[in-house]
Amino acid sequence: MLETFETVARAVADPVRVRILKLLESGELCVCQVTAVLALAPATVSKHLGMMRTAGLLQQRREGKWVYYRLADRSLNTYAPAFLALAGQALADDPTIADDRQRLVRVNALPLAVLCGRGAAALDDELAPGAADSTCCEASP
Amino acid sequence: MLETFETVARAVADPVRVRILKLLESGELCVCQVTAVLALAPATVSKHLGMMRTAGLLQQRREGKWVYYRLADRSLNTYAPAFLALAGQALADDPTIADDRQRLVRVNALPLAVLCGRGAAALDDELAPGAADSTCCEASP
DNA sequence: GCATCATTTCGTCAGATTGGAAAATGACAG
DNA sequence: CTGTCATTTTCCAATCTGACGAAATGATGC
Repeated sequence: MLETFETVARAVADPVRVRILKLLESGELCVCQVTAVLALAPATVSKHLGMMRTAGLLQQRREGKWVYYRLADRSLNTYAPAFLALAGQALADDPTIADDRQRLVRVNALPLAVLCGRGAAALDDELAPGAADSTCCEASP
Repeated sequence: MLETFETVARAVADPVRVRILKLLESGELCVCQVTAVLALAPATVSKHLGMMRTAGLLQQRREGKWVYYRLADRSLNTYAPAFLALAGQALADDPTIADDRQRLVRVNALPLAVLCGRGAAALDDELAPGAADSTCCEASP
């Protein structure tokens, strides 16, 4: 039981993973969307997501190549709901979280295909003047 | 704010520190009592206690040479109360916590002077057959 | 079946964390 | 003021963690 508790406690004891929790409060996200918002390497994001899923904080859904994560609404880890609730009540006014949410709005406006392989760069391109390929868009699945 | 949150989250993301939290649920304890129950080096316990106090989870009171810690009833860290409440609701049936509590009963039966300098050994002596100096006792402050 | 794309896993590096011994510090007794 | 005791701090070694690049894996399209 202590080990189970520690698994979740450790999962929230990192700023990147807490940012991911706060991002997912607005709903399910694709790995590439989380990667774009956080501006980290895909491998790094994937590792964090995996650890949070193992801890019972997240649930995963695969749709073709794309993998989606969302906050767990039921968990094998007894303590996950309590930690999710705590995190849900916290950091409402945090500037980093606010920035992330603004970036998420822009990321959500982009097709996944544009984000993948380019991550944050796609986001930067979207803002850059004269971003020629920003007219290229595909329907989100 | 995120940093403040992380400070507390990290403080509870270690099994030893969670055990300390659960021990202190029954009330204020002296450093040597915590050290005796946990069977760790005084330096180790002191470091954990210090980190938890910095995180806002504990409050400290000095009485002569003896230093007492208890759960914080008010904290400079906004998130400490929520984490304390969560930990308070958790691990009720955990065997490690149950063992700690049993050891605490025996530790509380011993004078502080017997515990200090001997820590867990004093506890072991108290159980050993023919423990000659177990009759030596002083009033707890 | 091959090429491509999205994601995960592995290996590496740098930094952080944990436990403990020893030294330092704070409080008290004489 | 000195010695003793309790606790904290410093230093060290070992382990863990987070970041990333590269390789591997899973899914899809042709």
